[in-house]
Amino acid sequence: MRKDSRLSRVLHILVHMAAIDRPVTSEEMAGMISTNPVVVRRTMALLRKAGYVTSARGHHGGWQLAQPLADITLLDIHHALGEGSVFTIGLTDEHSHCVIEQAVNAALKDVMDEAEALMLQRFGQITLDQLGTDRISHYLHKS
Amino acid sequence: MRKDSRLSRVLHILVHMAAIDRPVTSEEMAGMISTNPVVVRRTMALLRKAGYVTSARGHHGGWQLAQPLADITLLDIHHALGEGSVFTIGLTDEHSHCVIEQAVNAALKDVMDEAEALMLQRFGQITLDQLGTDRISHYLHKS
DNA sequence: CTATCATGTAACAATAAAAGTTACTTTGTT
DNA sequence: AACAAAGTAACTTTTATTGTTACATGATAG
Repeated sequence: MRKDSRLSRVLHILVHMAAIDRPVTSEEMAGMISTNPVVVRRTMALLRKAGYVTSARGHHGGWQLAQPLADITLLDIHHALGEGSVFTIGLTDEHSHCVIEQAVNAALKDVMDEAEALMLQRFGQITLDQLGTDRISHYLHKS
Repeated sequence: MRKDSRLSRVLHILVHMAAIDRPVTSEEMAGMISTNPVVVRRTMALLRKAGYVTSARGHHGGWQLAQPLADITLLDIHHALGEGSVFTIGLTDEHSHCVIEQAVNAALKDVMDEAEALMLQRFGQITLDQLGTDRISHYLHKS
């Protein structure tokens, strides 16, 4: 199944950005994740719309963090990237009058909603600065 | 993101099958989920391989349950359909030497693994017979 | 002022896996 | 022997991310 790796990639970029004290170009970022500057701009534009980064054109232009990493959670970035469902499992929609289809879909939806809620809650607890050096000790103490 | 609706569809079929006391053809099943007999056979073949249904060719052939619905969980069917990840969120694999990518991926993987474990555990608690009439009361008592 | 650098954006191709389709073979029953 | 059904191979369609090309827009340096 096709995967959406934008979250993984953009987090990678953001953590790098925090360590660079100047605007970073799409070209540089593309190098960080082995892709094309246009792909980078497309994704970064979503983060700019949500207020997490700024961009500037022209000489010495590029992208900069608008907030410290400690103020941004994985959930924030996940939301900034869009709405789509988190699961590859889809529900059918063709016989909504059929009680069996309704029961099947309701059961699957219940479980998936619960799992998604847990996932998003965890994402909301992790700030981007924790993706630096202290991640290991953080997880050693999580339970 | 493209969704895999095989689980939803095949559950729908299985519950219908339990109410029909004779072999059901791929043609009939295709009608239940508005698709093609070949698509049905492809998916049902995975369930047969796992032992949940049997098939017979020729006159009065078709598919039959090999076990009562009460003995089969959503997790059983999920596993029978294959291995693929449950999430549309993918991890990048291009710079495995980069500690930042490692940290990002590890954090995402931790959370996704936990959510998937919860989901599969819930799937394991729901048997297919519960997708009939008693589903509502079942969920009223779940917590 | 103008050359250059960088973003902004439109338009299109590549990709991948499920889903859909066609055509044919094999097997079992009437 | 005729027929009904699964088995299966090969191909097309679908759909969203990803990749790519091309060009417009805007900002800065000199």
